[in-house]
Amino acid sequence: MNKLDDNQCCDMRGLLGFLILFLLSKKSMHGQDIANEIAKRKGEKPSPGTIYPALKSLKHSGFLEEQKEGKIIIYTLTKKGKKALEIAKRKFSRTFLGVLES
Amino acid sequence: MNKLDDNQCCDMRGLLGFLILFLLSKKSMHGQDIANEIAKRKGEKPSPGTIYPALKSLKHSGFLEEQKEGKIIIYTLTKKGKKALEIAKRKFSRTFLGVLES
DNA sequence: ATTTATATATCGGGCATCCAATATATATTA
DNA sequence: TAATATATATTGGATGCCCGATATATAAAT
Repeated sequence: MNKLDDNQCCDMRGLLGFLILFLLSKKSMHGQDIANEIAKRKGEKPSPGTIYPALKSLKHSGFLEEQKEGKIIIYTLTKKGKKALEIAKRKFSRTFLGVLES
Repeated sequence: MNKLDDNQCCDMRGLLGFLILFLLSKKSMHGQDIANEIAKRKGEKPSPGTIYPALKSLKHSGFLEEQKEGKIIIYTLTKKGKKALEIAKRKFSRTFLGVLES
């Protein structure tokens, strides 16, 4: 993966934790739901090796909490996670100011 | 720096090549100019260890060309670089659709 | 009971983004 | 001439983003 489409474009990896926080701010989801939402946006579904360590890290930071329901684990933003997302959005906006309108 | 502001926010690293392509689409610049433009957006100036390998990689991909003027090297987008930026912008827009308006 | 489908989780390896440290080069100032 | 300022470049190390491979678990279908 990250094939760079045969050098048609620069590397677009990154900001995965941010994207996950944003997606979870819209609704709580389990791991593969999140992966499917990302697939819709990027055209490729991130592998378990990508998703689960990222979720683990976000949970460790206190931004997410888990709720086991049968065999799946639903992830929800904590209060701290919501704050982190707002801070992240401001940073994102400043960093990429003007990109979308150009 | 990527200090994470004492855990207030997730990791916001990434997309450096994309950001450089975008900044150079507005005007040609030398390395430290680019670093200063990024500093304005991120609040921290990327170090030479960050900027120069990234520029080198983009040049190697054919997205940039250099022009030496005295002691500085001015970087300019190639035609290929401009195309790459357009592709990257579309990917960026789809990936982060809705983030700025939320 | 076995097979299939789906979900969760980890690990090794590759690569980009970063910093800090180090080195070299050019131009200006003292 | 030496000191200072600025620019370019590389390297080692840390960390995150990724994949592919592997393993385990749960639930449904056969």
